[in-house]
Amino acid sequence: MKINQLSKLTNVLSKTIRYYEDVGLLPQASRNSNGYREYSSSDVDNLIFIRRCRELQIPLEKIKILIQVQTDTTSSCNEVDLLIEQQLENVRKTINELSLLEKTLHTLAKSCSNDIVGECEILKNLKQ
Amino acid sequence: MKINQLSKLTNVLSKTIRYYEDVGLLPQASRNSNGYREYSSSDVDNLIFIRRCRELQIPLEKIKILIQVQTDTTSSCNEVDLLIEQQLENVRKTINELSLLEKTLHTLAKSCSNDIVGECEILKNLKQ
DNA sequence: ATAAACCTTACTGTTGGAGTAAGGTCAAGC
DNA sequence: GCTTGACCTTACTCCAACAGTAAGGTTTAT
Repeated sequence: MKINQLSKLTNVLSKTIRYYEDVGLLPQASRNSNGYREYSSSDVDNLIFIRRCRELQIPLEKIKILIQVQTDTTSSCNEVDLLIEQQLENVRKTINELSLLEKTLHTLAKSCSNDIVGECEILKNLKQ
Repeated sequence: MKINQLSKLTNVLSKTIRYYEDVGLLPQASRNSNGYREYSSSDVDNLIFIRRCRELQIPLEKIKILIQVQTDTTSSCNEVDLLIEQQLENVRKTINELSLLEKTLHTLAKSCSNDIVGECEILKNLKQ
C-alpha cells in the first residue's frame, strides 16, 4: 500500500510517517518503480505501536528503545518496565507541579474585583 | 546597571534578557558609550513581573498583552481577568488529560510480571 | 486533454530559550 | 606594560515533534 493508505489505517499523517522514517523510528521504506513508498501490513502494526506510545507521551527516543528491545524476544523486559515506570513518574511529577500552579492561578483570579487596570489586584500580585 | 547585575537581581539569565528584548517583550535597552546595555530599577520591576508570569506558564505573547494593558492605567482590567481565567482553564485541562494518562500508564505498568520481552504484557498492550 | 488526488524532496516556522563561537572592553595585579 | 579573568557584544545553531508551504512529478478518472 502507499503512504496515504497507511496514514488512514493508522491515523498518523503521511507527513509524520515520513518524519518518523527520517529520524530512524521507522526503517527506510521500500520504493516501487515510480519512487513512491510501499508499505505492508507489518508497517501498520509498527506504526500503531508508535502511535499508542505517543498517546502516552513517550518521547520518540524512548520509543526507539522499545522497538529495539523487541528485536530479541528472549531478552529481559526490565528495560520496558523501567521505561514505563519512569514515564509514569514524569506524568505524576508534572501533575503535581500543575496542581500547585492551578492553586496559584485560582487565588490570583479571585483576587480582583475592580474595574480599572490601575487598581487591578491581579496585576499588583504579579508584580511581587 | 549592566545586564549581569539585572540578571542577578531578577534571577533571569542575561541571555534570556537579551532574548526578551529581541522579541519585543522588553523595550530596546539604552546603551552606554561602549555599547553595553544600561538598565534602571524600573527594568528590575518589569522583569520580575515577566518572571512571575512565566512561573505561571503564561506564554510570552500573552505577557506582552498584560504589559501593554498597563500603559493606560484607567482602562478596564477585563482583559487581564479573562487572560488569567483562560490560563487557569488551560492548566485544568492539561491536568485532566494527564490524569487519564496516569491511569493508563499505571494500569500498563502493573500488567507485566514476566521476564522476557517475548511475553511482556506491556508490549502486548501497546500493540493494540 | 485535463483536472483532482496523490506522491516526492526541501525548506521554513513553531516555543522559549540554551549552547557555542568569535570577538570587544575593562579593572586588577604583577 | 602586559596579562588574566570577568564581563559585554552579535550571530549562529540546536532542542521536540511535527505542521505549513513550495515546487514539481505521477496516476486516475472523466
